[in-house]
Amino acid sequence: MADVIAGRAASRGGSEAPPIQPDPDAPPYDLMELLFFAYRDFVRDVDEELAGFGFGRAHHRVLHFVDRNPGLRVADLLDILKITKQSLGRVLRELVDQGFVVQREGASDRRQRLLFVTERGDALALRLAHIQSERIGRAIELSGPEAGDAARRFLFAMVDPSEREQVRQLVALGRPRGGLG
Amino acid sequence: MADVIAGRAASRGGSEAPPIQPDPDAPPYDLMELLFFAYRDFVRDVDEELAGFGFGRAHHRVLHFVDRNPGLRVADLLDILKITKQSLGRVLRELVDQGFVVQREGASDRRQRLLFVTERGDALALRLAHIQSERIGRAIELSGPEAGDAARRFLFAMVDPSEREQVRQLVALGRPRGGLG
DNA sequence: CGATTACGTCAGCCATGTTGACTTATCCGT
DNA sequence: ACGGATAAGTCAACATGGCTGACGTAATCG
Repeated sequence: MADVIAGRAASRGGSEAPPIQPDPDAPPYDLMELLFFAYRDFVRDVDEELAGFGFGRAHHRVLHFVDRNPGLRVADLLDILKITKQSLGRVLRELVDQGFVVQREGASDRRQRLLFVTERGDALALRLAHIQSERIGRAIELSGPEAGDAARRFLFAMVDPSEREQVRQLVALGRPRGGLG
Repeated sequence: MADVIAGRAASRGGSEAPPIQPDPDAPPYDLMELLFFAYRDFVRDVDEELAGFGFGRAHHRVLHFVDRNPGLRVADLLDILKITKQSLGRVLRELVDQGFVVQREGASDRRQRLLFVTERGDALALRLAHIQSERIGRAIELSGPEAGDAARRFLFAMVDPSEREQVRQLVALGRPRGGLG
Protein backbone atom coordinates (compact mmCIF):
# COMPACT_ATOMS: atom_id res chain seq x y z
CA MET A 1 0.00 0.00 0.00
CA ALA A 2 1.02 3.52 -0.78
CA ASP A 3 3.64 4.01 1.80
CA VAL A 4 6.13 6.60 0.66
CA ILE A 5 5.30 10.19 -0.05
CA ALA A 6 6.54 11.26 -3.44
CA GLY A 7 7.89 14.74 -2.92
CA ARG A 8 8.21 16.98 0.10
CA ALA A 9 7.60 20.68 0.19
CA ALA A 10 10.44 23.12 0.14
CA SER A 11 10.23 25.55 3.04
CA ARG A 12 7.53 27.97 2.27
CA GLY A 13 8.63 31.08 0.46
CA GLY A 14 12.38 30.84 0.34
CA SER A 15 15.35 28.98 -1.01
CA GLU A 16 17.64 29.48 1.97
CA ALA A 17 18.82 26.57 4.01
CA PRO A 18 16.07 25.11 6.20
CA PRO A 19 16.07 26.68 9.66
CA ILE A 20 16.93 24.50 12.63
CA GLN A 21 14.58 26.42 14.87
CA PRO A 22 11.06 26.39 13.54
CA ASP A 23 9.47 29.66 12.55
CA PRO A 24 7.51 30.63 15.66
CA ASP A 25 4.76 32.05 13.43
CA ALA A 26 4.45 28.87 11.38
CA PRO A 27 1.26 26.97 12.16
CA PRO A 28 1.81 23.87 14.33
CA TYR A 29 1.04 21.52 11.48
CA ASP A 30 2.28 18.52 13.40
CA LEU A 31 -0.25 18.94 16.19
CA MET A 32 -3.03 19.59 13.72
CA GLU A 33 -2.24 16.44 11.80
CA LEU A 34 -1.66 14.29 14.86
CA LEU A 35 -5.04 15.36 16.14
CA PHE A 36 -6.55 14.25 12.86
CA PHE A 37 -4.75 10.90 12.77
CA ALA A 38 -5.37 10.10 16.42
CA TYR A 39 -9.04 10.91 16.16
CA ARG A 40 -9.35 9.05 12.87
CA ASP A 41 -8.07 5.82 14.36
CA PHE A 42 -9.76 6.31 17.71
CA VAL A 43 -13.28 6.54 16.33
CA ARG A 44 -12.74 3.77 13.80
CA ASP A 45 -12.06 1.33 16.62
CA VAL A 46 -15.72 0.73 17.35
CA ASP A 47 -17.22 0.92 13.86
CA GLU A 48 -17.52 -2.83 13.45
CA GLU A 49 -19.07 -3.36 16.83
CA LEU A 50 -21.61 -0.62 16.18
CA ALA A 51 -22.45 -1.95 12.73
CA GLY A 52 -23.53 -5.18 14.39
CA PHE A 53 -26.53 -3.30 15.80
CA GLY A 54 -27.13 -1.18 12.76
CA PHE A 55 -25.65 1.78 14.59
CA GLY A 56 -23.15 4.41 13.55
CA ARG A 57 -20.88 6.86 15.29
CA ALA A 58 -23.74 9.22 16.05
CA HIS A 59 -25.43 6.49 18.07
CA HIS A 60 -22.21 5.88 19.92
CA ARG A 61 -21.83 9.51 20.94
CA VAL A 62 -25.37 9.64 22.26
CA LEU A 63 -25.11 6.34 24.07
CA HIS A 64 -21.81 7.35 25.60
CA PHE A 65 -22.95 10.66 27.03
CA VAL A 66 -26.22 9.26 28.31
CA ASP A 67 -24.39 6.36 29.91
CA ARG A 68 -21.97 8.71 31.60
CA ASN A 69 -24.63 11.23 32.61
CA PRO A 70 -27.80 9.45 33.64
CA GLY A 71 -30.76 11.78 33.71
CA LEU A 72 -29.27 14.01 31.04
CA ARG A 73 -31.77 16.38 29.49
CA VAL A 74 -32.24 16.44 25.75
CA ALA A 75 -31.21 20.10 25.63
CA ASP A 76 -27.95 19.25 27.40
CA LEU A 77 -27.19 16.56 24.89
CA LEU A 78 -27.83 18.93 22.01
CA ASP A 79 -25.44 21.40 23.58
CA ILE A 80 -22.77 18.76 24.01
CA LEU A 81 -22.99 17.36 20.52
CA LYS A 82 -23.64 20.67 18.78
CA ILE A 83 -26.18 19.18 16.43
CA THR A 84 -29.81 19.96 15.83
CA LYS A 85 -32.79 18.52 17.61
CA GLN A 86 -33.85 16.81 14.40
CA SER A 87 -30.51 15.06 13.90
CA LEU A 88 -30.48 13.90 17.47
CA GLY A 89 -34.10 12.83 17.23
CA ARG A 90 -33.37 10.21 14.63
CA VAL A 91 -30.58 8.41 16.40
CA LEU A 92 -32.23 8.77 19.78
CA ARG A 93 -35.43 7.17 18.49
CA GLU A 94 -33.45 4.21 17.21
CA LEU A 95 -31.65 3.82 20.51
CA VAL A 96 -34.96 3.93 22.36
CA ASP A 97 -36.73 1.61 19.92
CA GLN A 98 -34.02 -0.99 20.29
CA GLY A 99 -34.05 -0.74 24.06
CA PHE A 100 -30.70 0.88 24.74
CA VAL A 101 -32.04 4.12 26.14
CA VAL A 102 -35.19 5.07 28.05
CA GLN A 103 -36.74 8.46 28.66
CA ARG A 104 -38.37 9.41 31.93
CA GLU A 105 -40.46 12.43 32.72
CA GLY A 106 -38.62 14.99 34.81
CA ALA A 107 -39.67 15.02 38.46
CA SER A 108 -39.48 18.76 39.01
CA ASP A 109 -40.24 19.75 35.42
CA ARG A 110 -42.56 17.38 33.63
CA ARG A 111 -41.75 18.82 30.21
CA GLN A 112 -38.34 17.24 30.39
CA ARG A 113 -37.65 13.74 29.09
CA LEU A 114 -34.60 12.71 31.05
CA LEU A 115 -32.38 10.18 29.37
CA PHE A 116 -31.11 6.95 30.92
CA VAL A 117 -29.42 3.90 29.48
CA THR A 118 -30.97 0.51 30.05
CA GLU A 119 -28.96 -2.43 31.30
CA ARG A 120 -28.52 -3.41 27.69
CA GLY A 121 -27.43 0.13 26.86
CA ASP A 122 -24.95 0.23 29.69
CA ALA A 123 -23.49 -3.08 28.59
CA LEU A 124 -22.94 -1.84 25.06
CA ALA A 125 -21.55 1.49 26.19
CA LEU A 126 -19.13 -0.28 28.47
CA ARG A 127 -18.03 -2.70 25.77
CA LEU A 128 -17.34 0.16 23.36
CA ALA A 129 -15.48 2.08 26.04
CA HIS A 130 -13.31 -0.94 26.72
CA ILE A 131 -12.38 -1.25 23.10
CA GLN A 132 -11.35 2.38 22.88
CA SER A 133 -9.59 2.36 26.20
CA GLU A 134 -7.24 -0.33 24.93
CA ARG A 135 -5.88 2.13 22.41
CA ILE A 136 -5.60 4.83 25.04
CA GLY A 137 -3.96 2.47 27.48
CA ARG A 138 -1.36 1.49 24.92
CA ALA A 139 -0.79 5.14 24.06
CA ILE A 140 -0.16 5.98 27.70
CA GLU A 141 2.22 3.06 28.05
CA LEU A 142 4.06 4.23 24.98
CA SER A 143 4.19 7.92 25.71
CA GLY A 144 4.30 7.74 29.49
CA PRO A 145 1.66 8.61 32.08
CA GLU A 146 2.94 12.20 32.33
CA ALA A 147 2.25 12.56 28.63
CA GLY A 148 -1.28 11.33 29.22
CA ASP A 149 -1.78 13.87 31.98
CA ALA A 150 -0.30 16.63 29.88
CA ALA A 151 -2.49 15.61 26.96
CA ARG A 152 -5.49 15.97 29.25
CA ARG A 153 -4.49 19.53 30.06
CA PHE A 154 -3.69 20.34 26.46
CA LEU A 155 -6.93 18.91 25.09
CA PHE A 156 -8.93 20.71 27.73
CA ALA A 157 -7.23 23.95 26.74
CA MET A 158 -8.21 23.26 23.14
CA VAL A 159 -11.86 23.41 24.09
CA ASP A 160 -13.63 26.66 23.38
CA PRO A 161 -13.40 28.97 26.40
CA SER A 162 -17.18 29.35 26.36
CA GLU A 163 -17.56 25.58 26.69
CA ARG A 164 -14.86 24.82 29.22
CA GLU A 165 -16.99 25.06 32.32
CA GLN A 166 -19.50 22.60 30.91
CA VAL A 167 -16.76 20.27 29.74
CA ARG A 168 -15.00 20.49 33.07
CA GLN A 169 -18.16 19.35 34.83
CA LEU A 170 -18.93 16.63 32.33
CA VAL A 171 -15.44 15.20 32.51
CA ALA A 172 -15.06 15.65 36.24
CA LEU A 173 -16.77 12.49 37.38
CA GLY A 174 -14.35 10.10 35.76
CA ARG A 175 -11.40 12.15 36.89
CA PRO A 176 -10.06 11.83 40.43
CA ARG A 177 -6.67 12.49 38.87
CA GLY A 178 -6.08 16.13 39.63
CA GLY A 179 -7.39 19.32 38.12
CA LEU A 180 -7.43 20.46 34.54
CA GLY A 181 -6.07 23.89 35.31
CA MET B 1 -28.33 27.67 27.48
CA ALA B 2 -28.44 24.32 29.14
CA ASP B 3 -25.51 24.65 31.42
CA VAL B 4 -25.91 22.39 34.37
CA ILE B 5 -26.17 18.67 34.15
CA ALA B 6 -29.20 17.37 35.94
CA GLY B 7 -28.01 14.27 37.70
CA ARG B 8 -24.64 12.62 37.96
CA ALA B 9 -24.00 8.91 37.89
CA ALA B 10 -23.33 7.04 41.06
CA SER B 11 -20.09 5.08 40.83
CA ARG B 12 -20.77 2.11 38.70
CA GLY B 13 -21.93 -0.89 40.60
CA GLY B 14 -21.63 0.05 44.22
CA SER B 15 -22.91 2.24 47.00
CA GLU B 16 -19.64 2.58 48.93
CA ALA B 17 -17.91 5.91 49.29
CA PRO B 18 -16.29 7.08 46.04
CA PRO B 19 -12.67 5.93 45.79
CA ILE B 20 -9.93 8.54 45.84
CA GLN B 21 -7.76 6.46 43.55
CA PRO B 22 -9.51 5.70 40.28
CA ASP B 23 -10.15 2.11 39.34
CA PRO B 24 -7.15 1.28 37.15
CA ASP B 25 -9.42 -0.88 34.97
CA ALA B 26 -11.97 1.88 34.48
CA PRO B 27 -11.88 3.32 30.96
CA PRO B 28 -10.19 6.72 30.76
CA TYR B 29 -13.45 8.48 30.04
CA ASP B 30 -11.92 11.89 30.56
CA LEU B 31 -9.39 11.48 27.77
CA MET B 32 -12.02 10.02 25.48
CA GLU B 33 -14.32 12.95 26.05
CA LEU B 34 -11.62 15.58 25.90
CA LEU B 35 -10.55 14.16 22.57
CA PHE B 36 -14.11 14.53 21.37
CA PHE B 37 -14.55 18.08 22.66
CA ALA B 38 -11.17 19.28 21.45
CA TYR B 39 -11.70 17.84 17.99
CA ARG B 40 -15.26 19.15 17.86
CA ASP B 41 -14.19 22.72 18.46
CA PHE B 42 -11.00 22.45 16.43
CA VAL B 43 -12.70 21.45 13.20
CA ARG B 44 -15.58 23.88 13.67
CA ASP B 45 -13.14 26.77 13.61
CA VAL B 46 -12.93 26.86 9.83
CA ASP B 47 -16.47 25.93 8.86
CA GLU B 48 -17.54 29.47 8.07
CA GLU B 49 -14.46 30.23 6.02
CA LEU B 50 -14.95 27.04 4.02
CA ALA B 51 -18.63 27.71 3.45
CA GLY B 52 -17.64 30.93 1.71
CA PHE B 53 -16.28 28.80 -1.14
CA GLY B 54 -18.99 26.17 -1.02
CA PHE B 55 -16.55 23.80 0.61
CA GLY B 56 -16.88 21.48 3.57
CA ARG B 57 -14.53 19.73 5.93
CA ALA B 58 -13.70 17.08 3.37
CA HIS B 59 -12.34 19.76 1.05
CA HIS B 60 -10.27 21.15 3.87
CA ARG B 61 -8.63 17.82 4.64
CA VAL B 62 -7.70 17.29 1.00
CA LEU B 63 -6.44 20.82 0.54
CA HIS B 64 -4.40 20.60 3.71
CA PHE B 65 -2.58 17.40 2.89
CA VAL B 66 -1.92 18.42 -0.70
CA ASP B 67 -0.63 21.77 0.47
CA ARG B 68 1.68 20.13 2.97
CA ASN B 69 2.80 17.40 0.57
CA PRO B 70 3.16 18.75 -2.93
CA GLY B 71 3.28 16.00 -5.51
CA LEU B 72 1.21 13.68 -3.37
CA ARG B 73 -0.19 10.73 -5.26
CA VAL B 74 -3.92 10.05 -5.21
CA ALA B 75 -3.31 6.65 -3.68
CA ASP B 76 -1.36 8.24 -0.83
CA LEU B 77 -4.18 10.63 -0.14
CA LEU B 78 -6.68 7.78 -0.04
CA ASP B 79 -4.47 6.00 2.44
CA ILE B 80 -4.19 9.08 4.63
CA LEU B 81 -7.88 9.90 4.67
CA LYS B 82 -9.10 6.29 4.76
CA ILE B 83 -11.91 6.98 2.34
CA THR B 84 -12.75 5.54 -1.04
CA LYS B 85 -11.59 6.72 -4.41
CA GLN B 86 -15.14 7.74 -5.24
CA SER B 87 -15.55 9.90 -2.16
CA LEU B 88 -12.23 11.59 -2.76
CA GLY B 89 -13.06 12.02 -6.44
CA ARG B 90 -15.96 14.29 -5.71
CA VAL B 91 -14.21 16.79 -3.49
CA LEU B 92 -11.01 16.65 -5.51
CA ARG B 93 -12.90 17.50 -8.68
CA GLU B 94 -14.42 20.53 -7.03
CA LEU B 95 -11.05 21.70 -5.75
CA VAL B 96 -9.58 21.30 -9.23
CA ASP B 97 -12.54 22.92 -10.98
CA GLN B 98 -12.31 25.96 -8.76
CA GLY B 99 -8.59 26.27 -9.25
CA PHE B 100 -7.29 25.33 -5.81
CA VAL B 101 -5.53 22.14 -6.85
CA VAL B 102 -3.84 20.98 -10.05
CA GLN B 103 -2.87 17.52 -11.16
CA ARG B 104 0.32 16.79 -13.09
CA GLU B 105 1.35 13.62 -14.81
CA GLY B 106 4.03 11.75 -12.90
CA ALA B 107 7.49 12.03 -14.44
CA SER B 108 8.67 8.50 -13.77
CA ASP B 109 5.22 6.88 -13.89
CA ARG B 110 2.85 8.59 -16.26
CA ARG B 111 -0.18 6.83 -14.80
CA GLN B 112 0.10 8.96 -11.70
CA ARG B 113 -1.69 12.29 -11.33
CA LEU B 114 0.43 14.07 -8.78
CA LEU B 115 -1.38 16.66 -6.74
CA PHE B 116 -0.27 20.23 -6.16
CA VAL B 117 -2.00 23.28 -4.77
CA THR B 118 -2.16 26.43 -6.85
CA GLU B 119 -1.20 29.80 -5.46
CA ARG B 120 -4.87 30.30 -4.69
CA GLY B 121 -4.97 26.91 -2.99
CA ASP B 122 -1.92 27.62 -0.92
CA ALA B 123 -3.37 30.94 0.16
CA LEU B 124 -6.57 29.30 1.35
CA ALA B 125 -4.77 26.44 3.05
CA LEU B 126 -2.56 28.90 4.86
CA ARG B 127 -5.48 31.04 5.96
CA LEU B 128 -7.31 28.03 7.35
CA ALA B 129 -4.16 26.85 9.10
CA HIS B 130 -3.75 30.26 10.70
CA ILE B 131 -7.26 30.18 12.06
CA GLN B 132 -6.75 26.78 13.61
CA SER B 133 -3.30 27.57 14.89
CA GLU B 134 -4.75 30.39 16.96
CA ARG B 135 -6.66 27.85 19.00
CA ILE B 136 -3.61 25.64 19.31
CA GLY B 137 -1.42 28.57 20.26
CA ARG B 138 -3.81 29.58 23.01
CA ALA B 139 -3.99 25.99 24.20
CA ILE B 140 -0.22 25.80 24.46
CA GLU B 141 -0.09 29.08 26.33
CA LEU B 142 -2.72 27.80 28.71
CA SER B 143 -1.38 24.32 29.26
CA GLY B 144 2.30 25.08 28.86
CA PRO B 145 4.72 24.16 26.04
CA GLU B 146 5.69 20.91 27.78
CA ALA B 147 2.03 19.92 27.65
CA GLY B 148 2.03 20.62 23.93
CA ASP B 149 5.10 18.46 23.44
CA ALA B 150 3.65 15.70 25.58
CA ALA B 151 0.39 15.92 23.67
CA ARG B 152 2.37 15.40 20.47
CA ARG B 153 3.85 12.20 21.86
CA PHE B 154 0.53 11.02 23.24
CA LEU B 155 -1.40 11.69 20.04
CA PHE B 156 1.27 9.98 17.98
CA ALA B 157 1.01 6.96 20.25
CA MET B 158 -2.74 6.96 19.67
CA VAL B 159 -2.18 6.34 15.99
CA ASP B 160 -2.53 2.78 14.82
CA PRO B 161 0.83 1.00 14.96
CA SER B 162 0.44 0.01 11.33
CA GLU B 163 0.10 3.66 10.37
CA ARG B 164 2.75 5.21 12.56
CA GLU B 165 5.60 5.07 10.09
CA GLN B 166 3.55 6.88 7.48
CA VAL B 167 2.31 9.43 9.99
CA ARG B 168 5.82 9.98 11.29
CA GLN B 169 7.01 10.84 7.81
CA LEU B 170 4.03 13.02 6.99
CA VAL B 171 4.33 14.99 10.18
CA ALA B 172 8.10 15.15 10.11
CA LEU B 173 8.51 18.17 7.86
CA GLY B 174 6.82 20.60 10.17
CA ARG B 175 8.63 19.22 13.15
CA PRO B 176 12.16 20.30 13.95
CA ARG B 177 11.08 20.02 17.59
CA GLY B 178 12.46 16.67 18.63
CA GLY B 179 11.39 13.11 18.01
CA LEU B 180 8.09 11.44 18.54
CA GLY B 181 9.54 8.42 20.28
C1' DC C 1 1.81 -9.76 -24.77
C1' DG C 2 -0.88 -10.26 -20.77
C1' DA C 3 -1.53 -9.13 -15.94
C1' DT C 4 -1.39 -5.52 -12.87
C1' DT C 5 -1.60 -0.87 -11.39
C1' DA C 6 -3.18 4.14 -11.08
C1' DC C 7 -6.78 6.70 -11.81
C1' DG C 8 -11.37 8.11 -13.15
C1' DT C 9 -16.36 7.63 -13.47
C1' DC C 10 -21.36 6.20 -13.49
C1' DA C 11 -25.11 4.80 -10.63
C1' DG C 12 -27.27 4.14 -6.47
C1' DC C 13 -27.51 3.94 -1.59
C1' DC C 14 -26.81 5.22 3.43
C1' DA C 15 -25.63 8.00 7.57
C1' DT C 16 -25.86 12.14 9.44
C1' DG C 17 -25.92 16.76 9.25
C1' DT C 18 -28.93 21.17 7.94
C1' DT C 19 -33.47 24.74 7.69
C1' DG C 20 -38.02 25.83 8.43
C1' DA C 21 -42.49 25.20 10.12
C1' DC C 22 -45.53 23.40 13.37
C1' DT C 23 -47.65 20.83 17.59
C1' DT C 24 -48.09 19.55 22.38
C1' DA C 25 -47.38 19.86 27.05
C1' DT C 26 -45.80 22.33 30.76
C1' DC C 27 -44.01 26.04 33.50
C1' DC C 28 -43.79 30.56 35.24
C1' DG C 29 -44.72 35.46 35.90
C1' DT C 30 -48.10 38.97 36.17
C1' DA D 1 -56.15 32.34 35.46
C1' DC D 2 -54.07 33.70 31.43
C1' DG D 3 -50.48 34.18 28.21
C1' DG D 4 -45.81 33.97 26.86
C1' DA D 5 -41.75 31.19 27.15
C1' DT D 6 -39.70 26.75 27.29
C1' DA D 7 -38.82 21.46 26.51
C1' DA D 8 -39.52 18.28 23.42
C1' DG D 9 -41.16 15.97 19.29
C1' DT D 10 -42.25 15.78 14.35
C1' DC D 11 -42.80 16.37 9.19
C1' DA D 12 -40.65 17.63 4.97
C1' DA D 13 -36.96 18.71 2.12
C1' DC D 14 -32.30 19.03 1.27
C1' DA D 15 -26.81 18.83 1.58
C1' DT D 16 -22.59 16.54 2.61
C1' DG D 17 -19.74 12.99 2.58
C1' DG D 18 -19.31 8.38 3.32
C1' DC D 19 -20.19 3.51 0.91
C1' DT D 20 -20.52 -0.63 -2.78
C1' DG D 21 -20.29 -2.43 -7.37
C1' DA D 22 -19.15 -2.23 -12.02
C1' DC D 23 -16.42 -0.58 -15.66
C1' DG D 24 -13.04 1.99 -18.72
C1' DT D 25 -8.45 3.72 -19.99
C1' DA D 26 -3.79 4.31 -19.95
C1' DA D 27 0.61 2.92 -18.52
C1' DT D 28 3.77 -0.21 -16.41
C1' DC D 29 5.95 -4.51 -15.53
C1' DG D 30 7.22 -9.32 -15.87
